[in-house]
Amino acid sequence: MDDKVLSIKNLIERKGYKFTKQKRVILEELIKSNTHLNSKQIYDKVKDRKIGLATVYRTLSLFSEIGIVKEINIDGVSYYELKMYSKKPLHIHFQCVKCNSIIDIDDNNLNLQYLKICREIENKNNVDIYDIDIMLVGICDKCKKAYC
Amino acid sequence: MDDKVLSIKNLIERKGYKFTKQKRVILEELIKSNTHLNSKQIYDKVKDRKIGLATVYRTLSLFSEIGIVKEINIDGVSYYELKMYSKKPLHIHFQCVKCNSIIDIDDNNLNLQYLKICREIENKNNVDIYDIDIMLVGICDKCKKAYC
DNA sequence: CTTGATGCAAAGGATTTGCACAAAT
DNA sequence: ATTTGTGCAAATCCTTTGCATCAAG
Repeated sequence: MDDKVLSIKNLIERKGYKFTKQKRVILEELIKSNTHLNSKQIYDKVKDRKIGLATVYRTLSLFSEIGIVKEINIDGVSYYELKMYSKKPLHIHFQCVKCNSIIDIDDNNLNLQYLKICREIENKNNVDIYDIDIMLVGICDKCKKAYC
Repeated sequence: MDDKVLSIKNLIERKGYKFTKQKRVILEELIKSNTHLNSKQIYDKVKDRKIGLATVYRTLSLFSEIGIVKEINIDGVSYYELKMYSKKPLHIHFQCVKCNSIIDIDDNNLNLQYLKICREIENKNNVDIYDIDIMLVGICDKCKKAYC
């Protein structure tokens, strides 16, 4: 079994849940695709393997709870992305208003700047920050070019 | 009529829509409450004045479209807050995982820092950023104290 | 009058839940 | 055997829509 799958299997079992065939199939799809997928999209990929929609929902919310995936909500729909192996508490997404595509913004320097600002917020407001979601909305590179 | 209401009335009419009693009532509730309200909460405040739920939804999406309110989505539900008179493209919200309350974080210095980072992202990725939503998740002041 | 806005109820889409059955320990 | 997970269908929640009616210009 793949290293990633194995270590996540261990995590799931350590938390007291069974690592079933369904969880494995869904996990493998998440690893394979490495973008944000919603429950319906994942269901479409796995339904031929006799996995029900409810199981997809239940599995994703379990994965989310124990920190295997990160959930982001776009226009009322939950999307999930693998969190392990990039376990920063920071997620910057860019959504294009023209083509609706969602781009990940990832840059070490930016991440550092954001984390610094967060520490400032923690101190000023006496809160603990566990997780940071940043959603930027605008026009993407492609659409900018297409509208010249 | 209140200054705020009047200038928003003008905006609505300039866009070619009628400033009806329903729109006024909903607008006044938004001005009064100055927090994030979802459609249901607004409906509860105005239903006694014979305003239907569909009208609340239609009004809020119109308001959102012409930039009177800003929509933020929390756990699959849309919340709205007045955007006028604070027309920064930046919104920092903090959600507490214990009590689920949502706090606005507003600080000029922070805002400047964020806007600077955004300019960096725009340059590096060749995108235009219109709007920035930042959602911080963690433990709030009150809940920190309550769990000592 | 004519057009756009509203209220209601019905429809829609995403997600959750109840329950009987299957799988695992 | 006992517990946990699954599949299906029904239920639920939020939101949108169709349509007859109302209101404003």
